[in-house]
Amino acid sequence: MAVTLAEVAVRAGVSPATVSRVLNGGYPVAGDTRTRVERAVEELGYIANASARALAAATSDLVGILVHDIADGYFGILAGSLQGALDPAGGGEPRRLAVVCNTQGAPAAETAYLTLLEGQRAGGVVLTGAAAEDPEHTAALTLRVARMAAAGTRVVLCGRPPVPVPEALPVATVVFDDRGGAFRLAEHLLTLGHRRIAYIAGPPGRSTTRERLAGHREALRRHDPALPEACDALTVHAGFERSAGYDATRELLRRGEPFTAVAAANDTAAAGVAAALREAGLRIPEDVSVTGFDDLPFSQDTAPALTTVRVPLREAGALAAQLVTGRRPLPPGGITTLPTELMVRASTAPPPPARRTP
Amino acid sequence: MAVTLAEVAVRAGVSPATVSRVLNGGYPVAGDTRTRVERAVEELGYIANASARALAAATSDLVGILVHDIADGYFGILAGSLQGALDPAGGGEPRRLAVVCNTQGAPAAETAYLTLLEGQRAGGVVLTGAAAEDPEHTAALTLRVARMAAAGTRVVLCGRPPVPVPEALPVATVVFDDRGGAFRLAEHLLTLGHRRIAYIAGPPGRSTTRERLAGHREALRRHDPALPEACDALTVHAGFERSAGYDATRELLRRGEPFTAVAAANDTAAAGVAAALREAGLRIPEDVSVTGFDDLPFSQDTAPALTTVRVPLREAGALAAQLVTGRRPLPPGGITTLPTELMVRASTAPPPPARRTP
DNA sequence: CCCGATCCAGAAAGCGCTTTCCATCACTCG
DNA sequence: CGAGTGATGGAAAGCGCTTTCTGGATCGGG
Repeated sequence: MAVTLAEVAVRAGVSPATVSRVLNGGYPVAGDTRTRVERAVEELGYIANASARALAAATSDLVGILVHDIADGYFGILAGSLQGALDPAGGGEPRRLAVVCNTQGAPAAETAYLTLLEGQRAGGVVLTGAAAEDPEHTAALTLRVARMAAAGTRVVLCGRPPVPVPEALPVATVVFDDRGGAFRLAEHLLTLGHRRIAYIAGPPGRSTTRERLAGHREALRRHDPALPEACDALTVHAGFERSAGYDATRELLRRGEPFTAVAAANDTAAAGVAAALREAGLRIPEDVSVTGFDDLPFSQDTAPALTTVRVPLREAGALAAQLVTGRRPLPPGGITTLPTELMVRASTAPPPPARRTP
Repeated sequence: MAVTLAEVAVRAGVSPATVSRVLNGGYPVAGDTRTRVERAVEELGYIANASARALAAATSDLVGILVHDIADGYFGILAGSLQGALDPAGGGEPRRLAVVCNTQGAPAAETAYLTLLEGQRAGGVVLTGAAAEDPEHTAALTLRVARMAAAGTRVVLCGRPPVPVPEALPVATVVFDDRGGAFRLAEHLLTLGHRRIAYIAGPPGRSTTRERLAGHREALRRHDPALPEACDALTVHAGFERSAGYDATRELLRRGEPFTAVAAANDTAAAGVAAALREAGLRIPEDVSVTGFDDLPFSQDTAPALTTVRVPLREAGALAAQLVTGRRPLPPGGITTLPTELMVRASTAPPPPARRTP
C-alpha cells in the first residue's frame, strides 16, 4: 500500500542500501546520487516505516513519560515542556515522539506501562511523580530500570528519588528542592507571627509528601524545638487533589483546634482549603493564611492570590528531555537538584490580633 | 539481548508460530500446549518486540493525539481522559499507547506530526484544537487524513470541524455545541440587564473562535437587531491565553468605550481579563461582570468564581478513545455533537445602576 | 472399516529497513 | 605503469514477529 524504500530505490535507479544511506547519513554518498534519491523520495511522497526502522535498529524514536495524571497542571507542564524539548529547538522536523502514560500513582500501572515501553524498545523513559515508598515496588522498579537502561533505553527520574542502579547505566535523576522550599515557606509564616500552623500533607508514603513535610517541620523546630510537636494535632494527611484539601480542612475545622494558617501540600489542595475556609465564614488572609506549593499558573488568580513555592517544572521538563535524548551528558553522580523559590502573594498575612478559634 | 519469541518456542518445545498464536489468540491451540508456552513466557520474562509485531501486522498499538499544548487545562483534560479510555476499563493490562504532540496550533507542526504518526503506522489519530481555517492547510490535511484512514488508521477530529473525506473511511468527528453555549451565556448577560458587552474573541481564523462569537452575536441580535453592531467597537480578537485576555482588557479600558460586562473566549483569557479589571480598580461583578468558557477546574476558585460554559472535555476524550480504537462504531454521518452547559457563578451580576464608564 | 472433515502445529515466506561485507572505479604514489 | 588507496554503491543477511500454506492425527458417518 504505502510507498516503500525499495520503490524509491527503483525510481532513483539505485539500491535500497543507498536510499537508506541518503536518508540516515553517516555514510558518503555522491552528490548527484543523493539528489536523485531525494527527488524520488519527494516525488513518491515516501514516508519511512518507523516499525521496520526500529526493528532493524533495535531502538525506536519513542520516549515514554509516566505521570500520575496528565490533566493535572503539575504533570501537564512537565510533560509539555518535555515533549517540546525532545527535538533540538529551532528548525528541523520533529523526530521523537512522546508517549504519555497516566499511572494515577499506582505501582501496578507503572509496571505495566514500563513493560509496554520496554516492548517498544523506547529510546528513553521519564518517570515523574512522587514514587510510592513501597519497598517491594521500589525493588521491582530498580530491576526494571536497570534492565531497560542496560538495553540502551535512557531513563530519567524526575521529581522522585533516585533508584540504586550501577553507576555505568544511563540513568539520571532530576529532583526539586522541595524540602528547602517548604522550609522557607514555613519560615515566612513564622516570621509573620503564625504559631498554630495547620499542615495538610500529601498522601502518606510518597517522597514528595515526606520532603515537604520534613522541610516544614524543620523550620518549625528551628524556631522553637517544641513547635513541631505542638502542631502535630494540626497535621493531616490527605491527597494532592482539591477535594482532599477541602475535606481535610473541614475535618480540621470540626476538630476545633485553633489555627491561624494552613499550609497545603500543593496549590490544588490549597484551592480546596480556601474554599472550605470561605464556606466556614473565614476570611483569607485576615482570619487564616493559606499557602500552596508548586506555583501552578492558576495560583495567581485564586481569591486571594496564593502564596506558594515555585517549582521549576518547565525547566525540569526541558532538562529531562535533554538527558533522555542524550543531548546532555549525565551529570556526575547522575542527580541534579533544581532550586525552588518562595512566592509571597496575598493569601498570607499576620495572624489576627485576638487569637480567635476558627 | 532481550528474550525473543524463538527462544520461548525452544523452551516450550513448540514452533514460533505456536507461541505467536498463544500470545495473540484467534487460533485454536490445545490446552497443554498453551500451558507450556505460557510457562515458558513467564519463566523467561518474555516481552514481545512491539516494532517487529507492528511491522508484521502493518499496524501499531500507538494512538496519536495532536493538541495545541498539553500543559493547557483544556487539552490536558481531553488527552488525559482519552489516554485513560484507550484500553477497555476494568482489569487487564493496558496495550495501547498514547502519543501526545504539541502543535501550538501551527499547521506546519500538525503536518509534521501527522507524518511521524503515519510513519509509525499508528492505529489511530485524534486531532484536537481549533483548526486554522486556512484553505491551503485544510486541503493538505484532508489529503493526509484520507490517506491515513485509507491505510487503516482511524482518525477522530475532536472539537474541530469535520474534513470532507469519502464516507467509507474510518473518520469521525466529535464537536461541542460552542455556538449554543455562547448563545446561552450572552442570553444570561442580557437577562441580567447588560447591554454594553465587551467580547474578547479568540484568535481569528479558528473554528472555535468563530462559533463562540457567532453564538454570542446571535443572542445579541435576537434581543435587539442593532445590538451586535453596537457592540462591535467592544469586540477584540486576542488569544486563548491569560496574557491575551489581560492585554485585550487593557486595550479596551484605554479606548474608553463604556462596558458593563466582558465575555472572554475561554476561562484562561477570562482570568487575565479579571486581573486587568482589578488592577484598574474595577470590582467584579459589582462594576463589571466577567464570563469565561470551558469550565476548567480552576474557574471555581478564581476571584470571584467564574460564570462560564461547561464543555464536556472528559466525555469527549472518552468518546474519542472509543471511536479511535474502534470499540464504538462510527455514528451515522460520522459526527457527534456534545452539549455544553451554562454555569452561572459569582462573576456575573446586574450592571451597576448608574452606567459608569469604566 | 474406509474416507472426508476437523484439529493442531510446524515450515517458511515475508513485513520494510539497516548494516556488514564486498566489488568497483578512479586516482595517486613510487 | 602497476599496486595501493579512498570513495561509492550493491548484495544479502538479518531484526523478531505474523500468517498463509501444509500436513499429520484424530474422529465421526456411511
